[in-house]
Amino acid sequence: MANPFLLKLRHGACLTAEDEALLMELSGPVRSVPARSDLVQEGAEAGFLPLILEGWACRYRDLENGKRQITTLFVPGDLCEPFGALPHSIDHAIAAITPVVFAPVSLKAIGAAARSSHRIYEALWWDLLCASAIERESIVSLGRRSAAERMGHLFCELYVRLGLIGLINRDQSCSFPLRQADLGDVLGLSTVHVNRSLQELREAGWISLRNQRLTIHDLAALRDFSLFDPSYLHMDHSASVDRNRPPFRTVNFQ
Amino acid sequence: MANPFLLKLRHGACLTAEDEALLMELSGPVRSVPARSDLVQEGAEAGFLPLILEGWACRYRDLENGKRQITTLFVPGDLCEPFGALPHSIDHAIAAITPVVFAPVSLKAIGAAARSSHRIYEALWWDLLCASAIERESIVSLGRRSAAERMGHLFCELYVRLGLIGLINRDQSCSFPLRQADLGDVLGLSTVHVNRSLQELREAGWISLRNQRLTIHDLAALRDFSLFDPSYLHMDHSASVDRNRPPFRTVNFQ
DNA sequence: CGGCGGGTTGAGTCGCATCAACATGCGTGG
DNA sequence: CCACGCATGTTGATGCGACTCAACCCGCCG
Repeated sequence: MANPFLLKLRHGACLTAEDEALLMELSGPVRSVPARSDLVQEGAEAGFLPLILEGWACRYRDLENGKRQITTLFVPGDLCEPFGALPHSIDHAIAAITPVVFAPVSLKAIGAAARSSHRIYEALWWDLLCASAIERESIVSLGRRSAAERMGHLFCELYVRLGLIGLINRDQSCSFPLRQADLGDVLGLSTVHVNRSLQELREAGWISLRNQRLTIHDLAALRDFSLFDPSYLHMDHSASVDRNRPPFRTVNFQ
Repeated sequence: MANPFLLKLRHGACLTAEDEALLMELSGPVRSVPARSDLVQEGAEAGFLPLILEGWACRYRDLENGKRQITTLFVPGDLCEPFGALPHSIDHAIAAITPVVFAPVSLKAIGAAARSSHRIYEALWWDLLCASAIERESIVSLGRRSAAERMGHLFCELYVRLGLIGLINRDQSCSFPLRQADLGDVLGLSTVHVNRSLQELREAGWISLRNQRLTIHDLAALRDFSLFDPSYLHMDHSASVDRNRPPFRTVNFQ
């Protein structure tokens, strides 16, 4: 399978073959961790960021009152903790949701690559920008969207993100390994209410979710209902950089 | 008054006098905008970031259903939109809350300064790290804290941030220009409920808030109640860089 | 077979939203 | 100077959305 990191970055800048070769050399030897294990301690020594190649992971925080909130979801192609450039960022943890295959990427090497190619520099900033925009959008969701809207919005967002790296099937389905309890920790809801909101979306006929597989039957309806506006994902940035390249969109929002 | 940007960055790295001189040269001519105006369009042309010198601003998003969510609060010393390195980030807006005095900072110049001094590089990354951690922490608040806890948490956070730049009075008070409606947009609450949560904190004797001025009477109690753990702000990073420098803390959390 | 992880369902409660009224301070114009 | 409007804050009544607790179901695995 093609490297999901490259697949994603191609949407952020126009990389040459040399750029891509350079990016491929960044990762150290591939490593694996089991589901539900801690990625940061297990995998990443100081100065290295885990680049997810397969599986899903998340950044989360446990509160003293026993509650948990997942602040970021990582899918293949995502660089975990892009802000971990500094020591003792003990304020959060990163855990694997599924079994995860990742490559440690050296911060030094990233910096060198960015300096050697303007296009790589741009692609990496684009990635950072997107990651940050995604977190801000979840502030909006948690603050101002209802439970079902939040859920629909998350599904739309993941649909786009997975589409960028070719992880959406022909039948508009994708793997969705989150348990209902995890979904609750992402959306700030109780598991019971996750269950009920899911039924709402199912009964509307927009999605189905069974056996770790999510299918979106009516993306337009789901998008409208969830107030999902994909512009924060900046998917068409590469098109604006190179006008000769047709705007590549895995997902079509009409 | 000393430059709040420098005051803040001193907590993130050990800057030399030359570093500070270099940073001071970054800003273009100072500009002012009235309260409630749009900072991005009015002030910042492409390639320049507004650096707040006086006043408060915010990044917000309006939803189609008429609701609004403020995702970031900017106080003096904050570089607005540190991720705006790329074009057409139309996914959010930045507005002045009070009258704002700011200096446009050129992205190119920032990059050059970071390349010229390792300490500046580190300070800027520290700033970025903090800004990002603050946004993640508000995901946690919105997802898993009650209305009054969220409010207390925000007050604690601002108390620390304003302390870094010397904006906390001897009597533990600070300017607090947000209206209750704005507070609601930050905390994801209705104005009515903001009012009631505010009374809760007042009646507990922890704070008072009148005439745009917030006083914290019992920081420790407020911190415990709000589950506020200041480690995400990475205030003591400079101390870890230079062991000879005593860990400077404006606010003391025992 | 029993246990367990995950999902589903129902009943009761509470936090927060909504709507509406009223209070207060301030600037403006008659 | 007062009358008025407007912005902001406060209070009460009512309803709904989401939480909690508890039971029950199912498939899987030891």
